[in-house]
Amino acid sequence: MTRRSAPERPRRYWLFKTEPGEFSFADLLAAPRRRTGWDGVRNYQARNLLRDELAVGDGVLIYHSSADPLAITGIARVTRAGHPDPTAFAPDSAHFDPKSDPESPTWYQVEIEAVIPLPEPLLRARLAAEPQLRKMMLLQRGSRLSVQPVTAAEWERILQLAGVRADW
DNA sequence: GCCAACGTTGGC
DNA sequence: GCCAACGTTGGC
Repeated sequence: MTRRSAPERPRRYWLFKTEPGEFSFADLLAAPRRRTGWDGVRNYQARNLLRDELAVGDGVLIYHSSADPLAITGIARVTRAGHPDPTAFAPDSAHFDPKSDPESPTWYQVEIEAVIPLPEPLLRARLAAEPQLRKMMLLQRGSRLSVQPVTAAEWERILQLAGVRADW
């Protein structure tokens, strides 16, 4: 039987920032099915990436910001592509946005699933000391985007530094 | 706590 | 559309 396959899209890679007091990689591991909707993103550039660029199967580095230590703590993958963020319509949510119209949603999320925690947090300081990561967006001055693209070379180097196999 | 960098708001 | 004021992010 023939099957018309979608044009191949190479797997892409991303980094999600999160404050661990808000939601940590441990929280993702503890979530039902180790999955969560990555809700609460309220920045248009990050929204555009979530809505338009992330695809099922993409790799995600989970990074703890405003934390001690500042570090990548785990690997996740995208299990559902961009769809409206329900917390934008929930008056009880801290992320409620009264200006967002359910008929034309402003804010989007993806669903991710924990793949594996890093054996040890991979410290920002360690990343910053790595010549091959000098151009990584996370490490650029004033880099605030909470959903960032990661190149394949950066991804591979980071998993190597973390001592994690990339064959999932 | 500081403050640079960046994003958003809103008057004009 | 400009841009000053203000708010937030986030490393240090």
